[in-house]
Amino acid sequence: MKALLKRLAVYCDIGSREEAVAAELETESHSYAPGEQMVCEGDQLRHAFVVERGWASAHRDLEDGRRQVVHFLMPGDFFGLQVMVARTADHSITALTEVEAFRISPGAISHLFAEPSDIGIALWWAQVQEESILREHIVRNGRRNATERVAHLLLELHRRARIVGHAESETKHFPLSQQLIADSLGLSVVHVSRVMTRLTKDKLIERKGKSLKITDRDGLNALCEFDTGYLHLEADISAFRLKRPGRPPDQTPGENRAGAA
Amino acid sequence: MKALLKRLAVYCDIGSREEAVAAELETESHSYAPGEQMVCEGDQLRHAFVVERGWASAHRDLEDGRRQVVHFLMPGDFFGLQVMVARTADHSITALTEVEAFRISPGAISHLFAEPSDIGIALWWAQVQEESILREHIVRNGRRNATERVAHLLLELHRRARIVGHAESETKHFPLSQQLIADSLGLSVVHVSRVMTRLTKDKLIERKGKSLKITDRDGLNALCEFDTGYLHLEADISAFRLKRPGRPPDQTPGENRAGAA
DNA sequence: CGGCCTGTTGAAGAAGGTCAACCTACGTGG
DNA sequence: CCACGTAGGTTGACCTTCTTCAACAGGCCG
Repeated sequence: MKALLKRLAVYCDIGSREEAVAAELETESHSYAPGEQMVCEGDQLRHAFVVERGWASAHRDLEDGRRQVVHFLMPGDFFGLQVMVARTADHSITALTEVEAFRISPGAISHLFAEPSDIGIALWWAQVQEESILREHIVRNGRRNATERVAHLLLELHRRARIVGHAESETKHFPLSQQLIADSLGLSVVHVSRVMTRLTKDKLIERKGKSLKITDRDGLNALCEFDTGYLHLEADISAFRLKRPGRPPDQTPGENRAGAA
Repeated sequence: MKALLKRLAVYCDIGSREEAVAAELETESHSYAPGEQMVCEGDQLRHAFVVERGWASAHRDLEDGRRQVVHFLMPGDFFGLQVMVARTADHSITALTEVEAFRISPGAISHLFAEPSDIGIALWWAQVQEESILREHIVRNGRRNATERVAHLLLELHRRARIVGHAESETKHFPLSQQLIADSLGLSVVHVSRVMTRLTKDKLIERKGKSLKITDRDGLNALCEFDTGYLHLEADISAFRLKRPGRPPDQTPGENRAGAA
């Protein structure tokens, strides 16, 4: 549960109570091989899960083979709060690297929300954040050109990776093939290749094997007006706090735009 | 609150308890003129709201004027569960017709989830459904061509309108300009016009003034493989029900594909 | 009446898609 | 150790889809 706690720590203080609650969730760890289908569209969902290690993609496939990636799951990300109300999966999840995940039963989830810990609120926040990421995905693919899309996606992934401490080295292991990027951005692989070689030649990024380094973040930012606002890195949970006093409000320092990221 | 209850009734039985809980929310009704900005990106959110009457669009605007509509709000739709954890709006909401909405305070929301009524679960379900609609939006715009996008959007809107009983006449008042459709589908107005003229000439739809009639649903379905699965019209809330026994499970009859819709 | 908003149509152009060849890195089996 | 196959990436040529620009038409409202 380390990844989840790390992520939640961004906006709320994790105390011993939260750690205890999180520890209870660690019951059933499961690991998936790269390429393995973790959830298949149409499946009956029996549990949600939290990713502890590795990357996965959420996607839908059309009859004729076209595929659209709707979301990338990284450590600390949650899948399937919907298991509480909707039993049938409306999209698939595929492991991109080796993935370790904790399965969480519906019962455990509703327990989480009843428990007096911040974890329940935290999950809500994670849900809000994910939805916001989906909206930004729509904006990116709908109103930006190919170069802007690639730049924006790379910045988002890098920023999200940093939250769970996976980009501190700047040169991070980057597990996405150009096919996946294309399927996320609604472009062809060929065009993604062209754009990325362009970005490389312009010294905005550097690629070696399976690693990707952002060498000129300001340059990328300038290309696509990246704004981290939608990631809601500063949450305000005072609405909930009112109910359970006795804690100081969080003081997460701000960070929003371009250079700051 | 009639619209909300009507919508929720699709998958859970509304009893007197639920009606009472919903009635409590009706405190502050507010009405907005067509074109009025209900929420502005960057605003500090003070309350969520439920749409009772009218249509609204959720959108983000880029610096250079490009606009992307990320969601259409219809009667019974909810905005701003995020108010519980994130105070700053990450997108704007604009009334498209005259809109009547009930404002809901964060306190009232958390109360809803504490109350022993189905309304809390219902909101959760609404949230899951909305997220699913966003995912489908990504798929539509990412991997479908212009004609498919238009057909798919029209079918979705029609289907959603029917849930709250606004499409029974088939010839419904359709408040979306081609500009809005374009901004939702990531296309230019001109191209939307061309596609819709084509669909009209092919007798798939009929347009008169501000009304739009789907004259050949099977034809439209065939164009875009529309599948209502993602709308989660059949919810399974047994996970929650376990906690509060004493009610028979719902028996919402199925309906999924093409001709059936 | 005139202005404005919405939609229509045509012509020209750009962005990105498709097809196909080729290249490298890697893993597997002989 | 090399031969081979496969997956991922690159590059060029050509073509399609959608965009842009521009002109015009109808409805609505002051």
